[in-house]
Amino acid sequence: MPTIKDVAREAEVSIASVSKVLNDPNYGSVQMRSRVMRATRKLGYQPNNIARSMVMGKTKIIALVIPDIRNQFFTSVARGVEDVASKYEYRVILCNTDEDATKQREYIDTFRSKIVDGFIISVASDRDQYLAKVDGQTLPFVYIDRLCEGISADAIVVDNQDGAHKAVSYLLELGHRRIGLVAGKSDTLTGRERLRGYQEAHESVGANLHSDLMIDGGFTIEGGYEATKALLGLSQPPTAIFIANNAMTIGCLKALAEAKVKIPDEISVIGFDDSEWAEFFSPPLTVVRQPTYTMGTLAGEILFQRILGTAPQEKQEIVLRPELVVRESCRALS
Amino acid sequence: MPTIKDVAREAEVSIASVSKVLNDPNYGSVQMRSRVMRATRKLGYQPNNIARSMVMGKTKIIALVIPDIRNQFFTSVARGVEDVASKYEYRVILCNTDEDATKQREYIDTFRSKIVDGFIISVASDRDQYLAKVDGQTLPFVYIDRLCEGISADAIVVDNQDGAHKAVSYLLELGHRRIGLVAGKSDTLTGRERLRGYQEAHESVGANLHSDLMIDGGFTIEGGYEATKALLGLSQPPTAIFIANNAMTIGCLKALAEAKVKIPDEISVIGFDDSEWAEFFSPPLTVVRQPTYTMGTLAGEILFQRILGTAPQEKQEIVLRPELVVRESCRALS
DNA sequence: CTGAAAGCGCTAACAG
DNA sequence: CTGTTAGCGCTTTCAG
Repeated sequence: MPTIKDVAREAEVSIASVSKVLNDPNYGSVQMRSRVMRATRKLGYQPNNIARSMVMGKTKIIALVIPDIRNQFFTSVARGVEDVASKYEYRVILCNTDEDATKQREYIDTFRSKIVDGFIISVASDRDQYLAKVDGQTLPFVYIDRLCEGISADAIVVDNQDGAHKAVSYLLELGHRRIGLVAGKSDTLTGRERLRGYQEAHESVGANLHSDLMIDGGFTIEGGYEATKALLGLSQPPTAIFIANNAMTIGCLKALAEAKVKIPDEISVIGFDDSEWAEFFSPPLTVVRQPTYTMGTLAGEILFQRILGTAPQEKQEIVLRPELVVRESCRALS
Repeated sequence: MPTIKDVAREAEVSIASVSKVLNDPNYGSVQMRSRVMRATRKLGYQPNNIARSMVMGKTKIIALVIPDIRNQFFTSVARGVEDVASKYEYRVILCNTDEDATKQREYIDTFRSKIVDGFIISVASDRDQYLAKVDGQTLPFVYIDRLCEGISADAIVVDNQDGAHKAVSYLLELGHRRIGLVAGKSDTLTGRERLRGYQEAHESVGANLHSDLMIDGGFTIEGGYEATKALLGLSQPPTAIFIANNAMTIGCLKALAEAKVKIPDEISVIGFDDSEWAEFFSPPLTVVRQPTYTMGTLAGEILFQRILGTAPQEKQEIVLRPELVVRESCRALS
C-alpha cells in the first residue's frame, strides 16, 4: 500500500502539503494541487484511516449494539441509525451480542479503546454493570429500547408497560379471563415492564392473576415455543395469549400450529412488536407496534449531539408511545 | 483516558515493560508484573487499539457487507460468520449497503484504509466494478452468495440455477403451465441464475415460456408486491408463482392476501429462501432452502485462512446445493 | 531482566 | 505558499 510519503515523493512536494491538499480542497497553488492529485491517482493512494484516527482522536464510526440480529425490531432500528449516520458522514457498524453479557463486555472493551466515536446500545442484561466502565464524557453512548438503571445516559425507549397494558386490556374487554403471558427476560427492563403492564391491566379491572399463566420465554424463538407448549399443556389452558416480543411470537405460532389450535377460534393471540409478515399471516396478527425506525433516528441524533458537543449537560430520556394495531387474531369470548 | 505512560509512571517502570507485561503473561519478574497489573487496574487502563493497530498493521476486525439487513437470509449468514470470528478472537462488524452501489463504494474505501483485516461481501450489483480497487493480497476478501464475475476472489455460493430448477420443475410436474416468476435483480448473478433455472426447467419438459409471466421484483418487498399485482392483473393470470427471494415473497403474499386469492386452491406458491415464519404460515410455505449458517461459517474460515496466510495460492469457489422443502402451498392442477 | 529509542502514517502547529 | 518538526499511543529491536 502506498503511503503519504510515496505520494509526496511522486509529486515532489512535502508530505505536509499532500496532507493539506487532501483535506482542504482549495489549499495551495493550482499546479501543486494538480501534481498531488495526479500522484494520488497514479499510485492508487488511499489514506490510512487508522493513522488519521490516531492523531485526530476520531474514527468517524459509531457502533450499534443489539442483542439479536435476527429480530426485525432491531434491524429496523438499525436502518434509522444508519440514515442519520450517513447524514453526518459517519459509518455505522453493527455488533450482535446474542443476548450474551460476555459478548457485550467484549464489544464494550473494544469501544473503550477508541475504535468508535460513540455507540448506541440495547443491553443484553441489566444485571451486568460493566457498562459503568465507560466514561460517557470521553465516549458517549445512548440507550435504545433496553437500558441499565443506575448507569446514566441518554435514552430512547418505548412505554412498555403502557403497550402491554393496551394489549391485555383489549383481551380483557373481549371477555378473556385466562390470558397466558409469554414473558420477556426478567433481567431486562423491557421484560419487566411488559410483565408489569400485563399485571396492572388485570388489576385495573379486578381480574385475578394466575401465576401458572405467566411463563418466561427469554425473548427467543425457542423460548416462545417452549412457553407456549407449557401453556397449552395446562389442565386449564388459556383462552388468549399475549407474547412479549417478536421472536417469541414466531415460536408461539409454531407451537400453536403443531398443536393444531385454531387462531382466533380456539385461542386469541396478541404479539408485542409488529413485523413484515404479521399483517398477511392468516389470520392477520393483532400486535403492539413500536416506532422502530424513529427510535433509531432519534438515538442517532442524540448521539451525534454528544459527539459534536452540542448536547445539553443533563441526560435526556425520550419515551415513545407504542400503538395497538388491531387485526384479526383475537375474538370475543362468548 | 489513561495511557500506557500513566501506567508506567504509576508502576514506576518503563512503558516498554508495561507493554511487554500486557502482551506476554509471563514476561519479567513476578514483582514487576504485579506492580504493573496493580497500576493497570488502579487507573482503569484500557490499551488504545487504534495505536496498537497502527504499529501492528492488524485491527482484529473483519467486516461483513450485505445488501439488505432486514433479509433473514443475510442475518442468518451473519450468525455463521460471527461464530467463526469469535473462534479466532476477531470482532465482526456488519455493513448494510441497502442494495446501493454507492454505499458499497464508501464501505470499500473505508476498508481500503486498513480499518479491517479482511471482509466478506455479497455485492449490491455486479455492474459496479469498484471492488477491483482492493488488492486481495493486502486486504483479503471473500464473496458470499453474490459475486462479481471478472474480479477474482474466494467464493461461497449456492447453485441458484439448480435451486430454481427444482422449484419450477416441481410446479411443472404438478401440471402448472402458466408459472409466474417474480425475478431478482438482473444486475446480480443470483438474480440471473434463478431466472435461468426457471427457463431451463421449462425447456427441459418442452413447456412454453411466456415473457409476460416474468417480472422483475428487484429483490425487495415492494418490488415483490408490485410484481405480483401485475401478474394478477394479467388477462390470463398464472396458476402458480415462483418468487426468487425472501423479501419479495413477503410482498407477494401481501398482494395475494389483498386480492383474496387463496393459496394453494387458487394459486400455488414457492419461494426461494426459507425463513422462520414460512413454516407456520398458513398454508405452510414450500420453499427452496439455502444452507445460510453454513455459508457464513465457510466464508469465515476461508477468510481467516487468507488473513493468516495459510490459504493456497489459487482461489477456491465452493458451491453448495439448495434443497426443496415441500410443505403445503402448492397443489396439483386437475 | 529492564529501558531507551525508533517508527507505524498521519495532522497541525510553526517557521521560512 | 510550502516545508520542517513534533507528536498521537503503542510495539519492538537493541543495548545495558
